[in-house]
Amino acid sequence: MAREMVRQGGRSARIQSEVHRTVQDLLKTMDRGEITVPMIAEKSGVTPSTIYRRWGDLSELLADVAVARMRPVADPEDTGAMGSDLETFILQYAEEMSSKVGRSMLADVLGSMEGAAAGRCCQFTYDHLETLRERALTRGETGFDVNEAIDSIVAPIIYHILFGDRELTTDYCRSLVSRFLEKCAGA
Amino acid sequence: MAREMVRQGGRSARIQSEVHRTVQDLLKTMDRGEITVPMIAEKSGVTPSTIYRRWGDLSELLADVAVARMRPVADPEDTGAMGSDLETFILQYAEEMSSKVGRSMLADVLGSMEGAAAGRCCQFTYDHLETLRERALTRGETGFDVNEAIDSIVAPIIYHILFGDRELTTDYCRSLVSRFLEKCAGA
DNA sequence: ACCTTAACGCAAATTTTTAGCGTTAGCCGG
DNA sequence: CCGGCTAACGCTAAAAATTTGCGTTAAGGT
Repeated sequence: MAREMVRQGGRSARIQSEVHRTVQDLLKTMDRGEITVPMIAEKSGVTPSTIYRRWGDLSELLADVAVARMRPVADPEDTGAMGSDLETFILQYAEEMSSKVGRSMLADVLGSMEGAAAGRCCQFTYDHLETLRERALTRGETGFDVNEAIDSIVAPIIYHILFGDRELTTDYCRSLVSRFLEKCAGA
Repeated sequence: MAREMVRQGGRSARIQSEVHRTVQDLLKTMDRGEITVPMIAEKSGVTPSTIYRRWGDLSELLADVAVARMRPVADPEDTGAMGSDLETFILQYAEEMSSKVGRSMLADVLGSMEGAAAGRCCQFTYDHLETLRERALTRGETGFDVNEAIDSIVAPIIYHILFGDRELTTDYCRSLVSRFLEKCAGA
């Protein structure tokens, strides 16, 4: 009976969605460094203390919102072949992540040490790639190693976005994908 | 005369080093989330307002300290051959970055949007690799492409540290290096 | 319908951050 | 070596954010 009860319906859920929506609205208007908890509280009609008690601090709240935004709503597009599936997905991924909101989400997710926000978020990517792999196998294609795809394609993209050391062009992303596919075929 | 004068000697420099040293001391003792500006101010004997005026906010200060700590004091060790040079450097790099203080520094550096802290920090890595490359060429070895080394070796390591999705074993790092070297030889 | 208690709102207390203003001390030309 | 100029600092008060105590509301189970 007296188990740990995490309420998920009714008022609590409504407040969560109110706050999340407010944060997303604010992120469109202003820079992340200018957003404050009292500001979110007023716009969403929720008391500041509630936000502090529930999320701890601003960075945790932002990370929570970012993870929610990154959570995919659908499987990656099926283009009929593994190569084009992978390229389509990666190009869209790079596009989203390198955008202003994408970089903001990345920073928020990585900025929270508590609650494995980063872990959950990269799990989304893993799952998508796993979906592409299974789809390829179903078609009778050779498939690919998801972990190696992350190392060869995803990791460099994220690295350059985070450190801003290189321009992330479409051609570059495409070359990462094609070189990975060649390596798969060769092995 | 009335040029932008950024004073670098005397009092200003002393305060900077005092604050930096205090932050580093605090980071050994406590978690980053518990450190506050007033706390640093008291321990270092500097007024809070000075810290705020000079660094803006806590995350900028932490990023500044992190970059200073990451700044290498010496060139990577010369082991006599490119392969072992690269492996030695990468293993040490992975060791440092995956440690508690390393992850903390990464988070701090990536958490600051202003002043390209992230850029400067990844430049260190680039320079080290460039040093290894030139050293190899001097020896008469084939050398390697620094950008590709970052994509193939450094990026995956950083990715897994940041997202915590996989254990970063020595064997894994070694395999990244050896596969990169094989790829170089084959091309 | 009732009970238990997680989660909220309110408001006071505390802490952190900002801003005004006078003072100290680098750096420069003479 | 001697001022003059001003970047950078210290101090203090005001503003803003965060924490905390306590009463109230409303999920979820019996």
